[in-house]
Amino acid sequence: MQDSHRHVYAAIAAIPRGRVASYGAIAARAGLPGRARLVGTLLGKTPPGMSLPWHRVLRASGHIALAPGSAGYRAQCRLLRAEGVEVRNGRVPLSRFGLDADLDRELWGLHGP
DNA sequence: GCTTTGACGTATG
DNA sequence: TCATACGCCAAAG
Repeated sequence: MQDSHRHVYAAIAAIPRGRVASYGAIAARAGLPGRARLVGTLLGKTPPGMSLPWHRVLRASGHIALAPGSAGYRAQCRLLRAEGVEVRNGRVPLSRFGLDADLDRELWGLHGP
């Protein structure tokens, strides 16, 4: 297991219940700015048995990244709604459920570089 | 090792 | 809002 992987998993695990974050935000928090794809790659190959709030990770647009109609897609919708996140047409209004810079700082202790 | 793939993001029209 | 183009780069084959 690489360090960078652990940082990514840690960043995902830190997303509070009822909120969501984008792949890019997770990558940045993991010290890998511009590598959103890596986050997706890792999530798709998450070791079985490892519990992560993977469903709280969305595209920057607020859309669910998985293929609409797929099993994973439906699971993600269900899990998000189960914790009070509004999902409409495969999309979550980030204006209300997304982590903004302030909350980011509060949660992850970011006080600047 | 080289090539392809991909749960992404930003810019542009 | 939708589409297309390009950058990104670790994994998988």
